[in-house]
Amino acid sequence: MTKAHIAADPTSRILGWYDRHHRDLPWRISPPMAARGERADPYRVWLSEVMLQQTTVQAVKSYFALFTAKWPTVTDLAEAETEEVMKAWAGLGYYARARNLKKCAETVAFTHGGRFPDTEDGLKQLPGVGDYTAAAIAAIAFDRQAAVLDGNVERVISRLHAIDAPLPGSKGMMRGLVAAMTPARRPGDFAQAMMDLGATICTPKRPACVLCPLNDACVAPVSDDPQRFPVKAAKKEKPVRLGAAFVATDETGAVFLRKRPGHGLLGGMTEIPNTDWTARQDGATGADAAPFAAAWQNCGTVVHVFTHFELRLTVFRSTVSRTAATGPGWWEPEETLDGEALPSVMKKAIKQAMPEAFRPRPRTTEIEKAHTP
DNA sequence: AAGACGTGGTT
DNA sequence: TAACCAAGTCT
Repeated sequence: MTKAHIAADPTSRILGWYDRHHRDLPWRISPPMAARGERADPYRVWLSEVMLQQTTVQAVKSYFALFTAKWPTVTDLAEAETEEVMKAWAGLGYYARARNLKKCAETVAFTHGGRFPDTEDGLKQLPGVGDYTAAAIAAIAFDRQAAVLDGNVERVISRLHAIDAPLPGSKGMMRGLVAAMTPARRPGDFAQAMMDLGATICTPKRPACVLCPLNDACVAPVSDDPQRFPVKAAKKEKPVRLGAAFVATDETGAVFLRKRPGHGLLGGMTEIPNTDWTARQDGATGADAAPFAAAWQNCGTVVHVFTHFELRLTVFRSTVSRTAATGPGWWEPEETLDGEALPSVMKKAIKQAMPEAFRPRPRTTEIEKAHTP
């Protein structure tokens, strides 16, 4: 048996490619260290995987640095105030992840003695940990031979086999194909290698097939256009929703804020008063929909695109006496606005009404500097 | 099982 | 610029 013949095994080729071309990321252990038996901290693997759900590596980096500095262990996170966690997560999106992150930390810290379950099934019981994340943690942190299937791997596998069946229906079949490739030795490196391959070589547009370690095993480039895969079900049209938002300031520039309900869109996050727009309902768009009477000035409209609808928000501003504000809420000084649990759409609306808000503060810590989403 | 659920970067 | 996309999960 020749060396070339051994190297033709796709799994070995991917691992060899990973040894040479792996990305260095803050939550990873490099292949040489992994070869010496070192493993990534399960807490850091879990935290990074949850942050990376539907989110780019670039966006995650500063949040990961902030979270691990503030809360070095899962018990630290479990003991944190929920509001502090939501503040730290603000801007990352998909806020149910943050709510589940906190619940999961509490479960691990208080009912599992501070240690993550070390099997796929055990991990999948945790809030916010689904098929992908359970497999990823099991493989990367605990050396389990788990089949890790994410968007990157779906792309690689669908091209490798030129799979015409559309996602998400073809997911089960793809998981079987990944399982067949996943080695007993280095399953974590294999999973990360497949994801790196999808992220850097087997990209959605213009894949670099000439540089791919699976080039001569891959069906797509010879029989087909690789960019055609993976085949996905057609997307639905995004409806436009309308609403109004109200920036009330006092004489000092403090802004009146409220807390959103704990579930649903932007659940658990902070907001300025606004009309009741949801995924299925327009809100009123005029000053007559304001939470309390004031001389509201129309500041124009901001457009914000959510996953399943586009929001056009008319923004109003008024300077009022604090006694004018009614209903639950509080006055937040302009200087500390930036540290609040404000989703991007709310920051955008506030900025529309008061461009002076969110200016860089003169005195910031190193961690806060690193954390500028 | 299909829809809810964010955001910012790239093409 | 409008469309598409990025390491999914929950209900």
